[in-house]
Amino acid sequence: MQSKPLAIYWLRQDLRLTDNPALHTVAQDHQILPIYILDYTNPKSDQMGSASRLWLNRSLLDLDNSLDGKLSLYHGNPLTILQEIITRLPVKTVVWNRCYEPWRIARDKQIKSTLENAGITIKSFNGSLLWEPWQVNKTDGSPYKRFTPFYRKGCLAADPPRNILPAPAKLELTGDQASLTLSDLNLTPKIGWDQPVLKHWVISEADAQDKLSEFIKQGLPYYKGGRDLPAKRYTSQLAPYLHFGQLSPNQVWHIARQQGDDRHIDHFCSELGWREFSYNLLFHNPDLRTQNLQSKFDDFAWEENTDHLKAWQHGQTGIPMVDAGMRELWHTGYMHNRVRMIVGSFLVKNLRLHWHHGEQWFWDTLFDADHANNSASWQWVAGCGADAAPYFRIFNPVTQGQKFDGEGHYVRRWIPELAALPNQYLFNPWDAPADVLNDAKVHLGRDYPMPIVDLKKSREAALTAFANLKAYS
DNA sequence: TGAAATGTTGGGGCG
DNA sequence: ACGCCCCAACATTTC
Repeated sequence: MQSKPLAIYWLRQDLRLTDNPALHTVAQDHQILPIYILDYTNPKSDQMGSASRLWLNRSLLDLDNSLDGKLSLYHGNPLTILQEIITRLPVKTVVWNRCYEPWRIARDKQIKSTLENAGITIKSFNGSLLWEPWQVNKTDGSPYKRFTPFYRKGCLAADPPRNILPAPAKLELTGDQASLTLSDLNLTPKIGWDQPVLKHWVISEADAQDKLSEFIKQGLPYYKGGRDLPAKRYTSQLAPYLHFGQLSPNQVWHIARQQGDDRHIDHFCSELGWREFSYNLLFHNPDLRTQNLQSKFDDFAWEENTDHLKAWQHGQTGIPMVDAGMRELWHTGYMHNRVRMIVGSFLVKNLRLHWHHGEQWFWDTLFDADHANNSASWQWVAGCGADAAPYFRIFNPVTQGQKFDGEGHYVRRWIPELAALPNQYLFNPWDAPADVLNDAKVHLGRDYPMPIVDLKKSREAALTAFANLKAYS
């Protein structure tokens, strides 16, 4: 029997078998060597954070199971590694699903041309975006700068997203003796943070599917209003799976659309649209992570205050809603979306610390840390993005708590030391009369910090500071 | 995908 | 019956 030609399937951020265009293409008539390369050629600033490495570790474990233990692992420069494999094995074809970080686009381009010159066939596919970032443009060819027209005129009016592909019925897989072991990749942290945080997640392609089904049933029908309630589970929590590709956005989009046509479904789909918008911004602004989209922010006098930054990172600001969010992040690798806006606004506006600090902390601690989404969202919060929150939009963490966590379940879950306070003072314990604090066994400054800034004063100071930017625009 | 200040309206108590 | 005040509820404006 004639054996099939050998193809390398290079896995990157598409760690799944279902709806996988690259895999689907070679599955039929190739023998496949599935490989993952931990790339250290990427810029220092874009190296994976601790949470991402942890997620990747689990993902590769799961994937190797799905691939009958045939996933081969490497560590180093992808071009060198691919070239080395090709000298040893009769590889004719290399396939992958595209990544969209600027440095990856440049890297892959170079790999493609180098290997093609060596007589290898290279095929790349879109496995992680609903629309290619270079295809969604205004009629004059320039990129959109605002989300709403981007989504309505750019995305919804374009061809609908590709339909999903089934997992290959049968794969002819092969391994590589030179493969490293998973522990060689050294992806788990030295500190003991990983075990507790992992208890909140099952990390596999199958679990991504379960999460999706659960959300479609339990969350989607209530999404529009429910998504604002951090104590409840009406958000999808799919972001980390989407980042690593245990799910494709196409799978999510189509199943949501199949549920019918109402404001909840539309709203959820538009959130996938925000993801597309972030990737579009990154594609057209490769320095999104470091450069303010609005350059008038370049000279802004950010505060420098290590104590404040540490208090924010560790959930010790004395503002319950902020601290609850930051503790949720530390303990679960996740933070509810509404609370992300609250803690972001607090860091950038009330503490007036540079948004880079927030971007970096989220990058290190969020399981869904994603170059495009993280950068675009922090620029949004800081007000320096293309379609950003206006400078005067400053969240009041007390009002936000009362509005969206009225029962106080979320704050009590993450700040048990305040649990006995009545709802009336749960979000602003510094306003509570002495006897109320006594009854709740709360001694501010001992059991829970006094606020590190005065919300009213810091808000006014921020308004003044940010309003001054206008003069230079 | 704000918040706070300011403005407007309308109902009810009361002289 | 009427005007006046108070105030809550809602709307508008401003940062």
